[in-house]
Amino acid sequence: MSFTDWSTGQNVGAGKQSSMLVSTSTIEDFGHIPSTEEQTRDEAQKAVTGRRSWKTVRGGSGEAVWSPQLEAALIEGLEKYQPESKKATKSLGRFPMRNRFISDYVFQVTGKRRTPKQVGSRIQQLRDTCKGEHILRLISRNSGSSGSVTPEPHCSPDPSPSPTSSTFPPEHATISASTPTELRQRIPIQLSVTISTCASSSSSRPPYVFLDPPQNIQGIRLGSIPEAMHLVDHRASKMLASMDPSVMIVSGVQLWEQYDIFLLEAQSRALVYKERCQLQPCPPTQVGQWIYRTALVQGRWKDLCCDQFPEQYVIQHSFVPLPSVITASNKHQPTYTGDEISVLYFFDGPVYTTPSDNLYPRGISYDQSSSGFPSSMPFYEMPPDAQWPCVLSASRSTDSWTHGSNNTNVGEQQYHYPYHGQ
DNA sequence: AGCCTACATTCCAGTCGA
DNA sequence: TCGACTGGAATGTAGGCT
Repeated sequence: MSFTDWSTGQNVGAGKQSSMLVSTSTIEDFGHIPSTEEQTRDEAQKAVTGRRSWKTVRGGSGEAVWSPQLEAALIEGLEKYQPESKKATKSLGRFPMRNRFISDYVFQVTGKRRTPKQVGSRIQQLRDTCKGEHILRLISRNSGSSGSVTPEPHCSPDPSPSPTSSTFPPEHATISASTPTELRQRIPIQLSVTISTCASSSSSRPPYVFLDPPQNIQGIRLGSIPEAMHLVDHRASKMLASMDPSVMIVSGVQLWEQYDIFLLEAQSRALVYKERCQLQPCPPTQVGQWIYRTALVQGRWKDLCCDQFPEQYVIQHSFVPLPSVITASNKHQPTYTGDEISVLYFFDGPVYTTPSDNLYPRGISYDQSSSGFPSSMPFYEMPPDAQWPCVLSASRSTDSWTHGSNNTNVGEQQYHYPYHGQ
């Protein structure tokens, strides 16, 4: 819902401000035992907002005034808010009807009413305490200067990116994760991946992208590609149409499960499309490793498949590492200190291949017979090390990881990605 | 006890429409 | 011109923490 949609809609009345007595609770007090996923989300939220505890609405419910869900809705509302008139925003530095818009947005999304005054109060608090640059930018942005393309979560596309956002690099959601031992760094790691159209593979696995700590730079590599791509006389898009457009991300640090996907013009790097997706966690094969499945670009994959020249586009994934908690068992492990990790997927020129649709299964269907995973969870075998790395270059030291007291810098790395079979 | 934190409340300056 | 309405800064409040 855009601000315009909302502002022209019916009855948005916030009503009288409710008086609300509060008490302070930690997240554990909310009346249920949070799942691992919820704990992860809460940790991420704490890292972003600086919040250490929640106040709860008094009256028996034990409900947090600004629970993670409500706060997520608030931030979404902030992202979606577009001032109708830029005059007030520019001259006053104010955002007309923003709090009310967010109030209604929160109500729409969560079913729970938070008054505009409460929204304003929370925004004020975020401004004071929040460490996340993305949120600070949303709070303090100039009208139309940023954030306008951020869509709904769960892979909801924004079909009309604003012209102001059509620059490269696009505005990333950044979280400043801080632990006592972390250094704050602002420049993201960037991996460049070429979706090679001339390599071959006989594997049936989805490709893997390794986000190993940069001191282990040689370990960053891409896996093989689904099999059954048949070399015939067609364009790349035909080949794309047969692929399961998913990638396995293997990371040495836990990632925030929300991540952004950008579709950019290869030459101008203008933003064509953006969506926010959820990483799908998969069982790791070793301690200290996180494996996720991602979509290459969900909302525009069909368009890419229909496009005669997919190589004119670049896909960018922006992952945000979670702040690592230093424990006795992991204190010697590397700790990511930057804001985000971006992976760029390039299509490597025109392709003249097409698959046989019935040779490559759509979606993921792998051998689960030898795994102990639940039946709903596909089995992902780790790829053999040998054939993968096709490192083209590694340059531009910009970011750092900490390993004890040692920092190792790393910059942009490029890899070839053999993206289809024979 | 004093400080910290998360939120509510109050106050003020600005816009807008009657 | 004036009152309704708004966002934002300042201030108040209550519970937790040290």
